[in-house]
Amino acid sequence: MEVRMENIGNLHTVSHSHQTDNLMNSPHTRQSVSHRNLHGRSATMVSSMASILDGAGEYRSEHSLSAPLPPAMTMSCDSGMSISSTYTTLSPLQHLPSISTVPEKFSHHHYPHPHHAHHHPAHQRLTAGNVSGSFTLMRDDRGLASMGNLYAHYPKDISCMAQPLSPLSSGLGTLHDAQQPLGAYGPGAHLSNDKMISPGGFETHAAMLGRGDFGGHGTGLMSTLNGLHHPGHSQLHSSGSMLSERDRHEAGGTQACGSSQAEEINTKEVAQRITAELKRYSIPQAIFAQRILSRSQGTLSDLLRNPKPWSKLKSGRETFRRMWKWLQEPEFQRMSALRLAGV
DNA sequence: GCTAATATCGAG
DNA sequence: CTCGATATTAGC
Repeated sequence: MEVRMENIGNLHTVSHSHQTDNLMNSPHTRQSVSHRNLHGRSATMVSSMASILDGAGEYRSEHSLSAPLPPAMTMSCDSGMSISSTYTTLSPLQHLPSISTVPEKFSHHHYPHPHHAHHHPAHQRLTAGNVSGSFTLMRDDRGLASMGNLYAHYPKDISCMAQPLSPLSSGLGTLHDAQQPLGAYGPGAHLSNDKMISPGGFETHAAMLGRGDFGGHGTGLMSTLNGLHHPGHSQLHSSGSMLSERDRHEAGGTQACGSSQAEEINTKEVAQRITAELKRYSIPQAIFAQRILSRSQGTLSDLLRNPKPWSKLKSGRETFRRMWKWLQEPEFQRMSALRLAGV
């Protein structure tokens, strides 16, 4: 286990140093911390991904997390499919004690999922400890501070914003959220070198940052961010998909708030996003199909190319829900999912 | 030329 | 719907 985690941790590690340290109690944690400086290792990422795919290690962040945490957290972690309903429900509950109570260290709201993201700092901390801390933390450093504020204001609304996909957004709307979101943060700031370096690689960090935090959801946010972004990154996305340009607007009408699954999924959009993500991380359809969807490569290919409208789907909805769910997961979680599925 | 990945398509 | 075989394509 450790090995894997370490890798992961390193990858994400952000340039800045701060809170992360505090959070992590676990031994591993430290390691990651030390490495954090390395941002630029897209390569690393890749390799790690690869290994994951292979199914080499086996730790599943999800489970571990779930145990300790409250229901809300659990669901997010579990990734099971049943969650969906829960999702919605939970959102409201989540705001517990929270942020105010906790000191900055804990408060990093890095959380990937918009839904729970904001609250329970305390838990996070736990999570980190129990699980693997390493990765969990990394993502938050990045821009979330600002986020915190936002969240505070909108306890539950956020969820809505967060959801990138909108059932409605027909087709392409959303695909790219992940991709360019963060450029905004400023490369120089934390990532300094890395990003530039990783042209071919993936903008892993970027992605992480983006989606992890608020990524492409909130329109307002996004726009702001976008404005900031600098030149260097453009390359990053190049590899993946370029649908982006127009997509960004999508946000305007996001409607589905708690849509984890109960709601309709815009199959077209999901298909495109999945396709883009697979490309980005060089994840073969066969692997994804098999591990995440429990389907064959041919099936996935067909679904991605010819997604049927949600309304016309019957049992096939389950498959799309899985894809959708996967899209919503944070980087490390996706990775682990890929890896453990194989196990 | 070989291999891996993806697309296509018939069958259950 | 999904599988599984096969054709096609892309990369080395």
